[in-house]
Amino acid sequence: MTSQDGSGRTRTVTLRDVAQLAGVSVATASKALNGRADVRPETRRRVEEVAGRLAFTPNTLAKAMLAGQTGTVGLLTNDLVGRFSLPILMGAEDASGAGRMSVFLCDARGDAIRERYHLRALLGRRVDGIIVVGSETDPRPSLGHHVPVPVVYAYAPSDDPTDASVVPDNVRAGTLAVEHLLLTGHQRIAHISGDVTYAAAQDRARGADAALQAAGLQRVGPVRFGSWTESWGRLAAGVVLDGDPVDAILCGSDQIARGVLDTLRDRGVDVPGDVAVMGFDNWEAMVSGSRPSLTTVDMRFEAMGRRAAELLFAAIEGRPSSGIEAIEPRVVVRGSTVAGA
Amino acid sequence: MTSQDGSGRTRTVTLRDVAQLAGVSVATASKALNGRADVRPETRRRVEEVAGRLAFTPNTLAKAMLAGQTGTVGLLTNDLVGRFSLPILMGAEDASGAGRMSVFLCDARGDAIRERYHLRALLGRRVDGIIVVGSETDPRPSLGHHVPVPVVYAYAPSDDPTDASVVPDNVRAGTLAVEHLLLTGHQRIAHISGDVTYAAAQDRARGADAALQAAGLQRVGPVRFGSWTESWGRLAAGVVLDGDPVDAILCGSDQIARGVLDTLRDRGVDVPGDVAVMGFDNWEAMVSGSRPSLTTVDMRFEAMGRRAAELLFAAIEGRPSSGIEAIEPRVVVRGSTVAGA
DNA sequence: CTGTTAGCGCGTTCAG
DNA sequence: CTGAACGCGCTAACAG
Repeated sequence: MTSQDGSGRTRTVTLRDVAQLAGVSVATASKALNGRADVRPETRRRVEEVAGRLAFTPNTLAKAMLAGQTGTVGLLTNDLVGRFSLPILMGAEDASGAGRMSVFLCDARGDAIRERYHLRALLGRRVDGIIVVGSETDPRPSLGHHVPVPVVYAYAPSDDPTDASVVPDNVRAGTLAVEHLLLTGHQRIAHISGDVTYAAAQDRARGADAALQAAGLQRVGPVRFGSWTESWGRLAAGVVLDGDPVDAILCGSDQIARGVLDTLRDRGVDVPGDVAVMGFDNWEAMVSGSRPSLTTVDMRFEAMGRRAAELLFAAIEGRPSSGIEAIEPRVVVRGSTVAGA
Repeated sequence: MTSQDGSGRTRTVTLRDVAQLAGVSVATASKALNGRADVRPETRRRVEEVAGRLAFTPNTLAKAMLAGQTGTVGLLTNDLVGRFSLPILMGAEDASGAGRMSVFLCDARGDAIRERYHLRALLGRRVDGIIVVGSETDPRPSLGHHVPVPVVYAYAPSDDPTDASVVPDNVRAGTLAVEHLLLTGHQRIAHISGDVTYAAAQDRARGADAALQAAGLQRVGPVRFGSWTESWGRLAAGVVLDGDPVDAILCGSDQIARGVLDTLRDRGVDVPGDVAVMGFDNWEAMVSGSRPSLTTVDMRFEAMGRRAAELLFAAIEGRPSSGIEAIEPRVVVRGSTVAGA
């Protein structure tokens, strides 16, 4: 892509260089390389040969200026360190990479100022669209409608219902979890969850209760909110075991479930024989390392990212959407609810 | 950034629009907005006012074409899903965001074809430099020297010593781990590690053995290579306990250490009273959830990413470097080697 | 102080 | 079939 000019400095190869060396005009070279008609086959071959020899790489920026489309999208995340952003990001990158879209990654770290700054940078680079990834499932402020390109919100929905958002369906996840527990013969179900201020915790609990109610049952004890940690799981499990008898414990996250499994093991409670355990998230490192391996609800973050990218591309192509779209979660059955699974 | 033209279509605001509305030429508008001298204060103010009102966002691409620098760097990763890429990516994003660099993210997933494809895309977009993140610490093939922009390799070094690479210092990490164990009064140290084919496993073992030797001691039993999983840790711990007595077990990763802790707990072995345990990686979810919390060696991936970005920026500015630079790891002391810590 | 001119690299008319 | 000319949005150099 570079060559030496007289001064010895390396300069990037341009279409003109190719044309010159092939003995044609830039226009002809352009047509030849873009596979357009109206070029004599032999001419085309010669141009292609020269382009290859010089390692000519067309300047996408120059093309973008003409076309008005840059073939880039911005990914504005607020929680790069978290477990949620990454799969979403992968899904988006995946959906984009399939075509010839490139992804600008920005981490605002939950700071509105930084977010604004990155937004300006993205718009300055004329991205064709933006995906905003939140750090919680609670609604977040919209970027507003004066943003000149389509925006899709993932994980955290926009607080403006006319924006397009893709979110995990935590209510449904709670329902699916309980339905699985019921189906595997458990009726006395306790619920240990995480931080009470998280919409995800509330939604899952609501979905779970709804499923219990539909079966004519009731949760054993209150939903025990605490924190999204193993130690809370260990602690709360003790409290649950000391209360009314249970045959299953639904946990707000895989981490909490790990803690619960620890306490059950310490107390000699057989899992899943005496008590079944379920988590949420399908966090590989957590579910596969536990004893027994952990049944969980996969929120399908990667599918969420892919879907967000799809909606964004559609909007870019003039087919915008609006409203909140929920991704259907999926139960992953392992040994903590079904012996030997 | 957009406005309505006659047809009702929205069009992006250009410098010309601003100039026109402010009643000056584009050149003057440009100078005014870029804070250059030779503009009457009042004129400048008027231009700024108009720019603000139209939400004018300068087209970075157009600037880049003139300047020959795009203010973008490519991040070519091969293991986005892994725990290593992300912190590196964060460090790089961090170091970049400080200035006005934007990051193109590409995931090649260890596929050479995809890597080549993404490389072309990045070069087409005229990135000023590229960071290549490997998925293992084993050397990887160089992109070669015909790439027209600086390249820095992170995590996995390039196999070409004239390239610039930043890697974790696994040998040193092994040494630091053993030194910590010795310092806390342990002398009979066994070593359980991960996949024998990983350079990281070999390097850590070598560093550990060197430290033992320096203290006139010897490892208890062979290095027990297996896999980077909790279940291997549980299994191997049993084997170790059934062999010669030990007062410390060094584990090749935090995950393995978690498994080891499980077995010790099952067997009623007190940690760290009877046997101390150490891991590598400082993986938050692993170390904080364990009982007791896990002493570990932090490889400082984020610092690695930051350093890689620094080297890249230096190279972009004409101060290239070459060779492999190792990041000094850091022991993080917790309860599994020092009671109550 | 301000406006005019000349490109940056490319694709796209439209004459030859 | 081929090539000259124009423009995308902006800045640097000069002319007024």
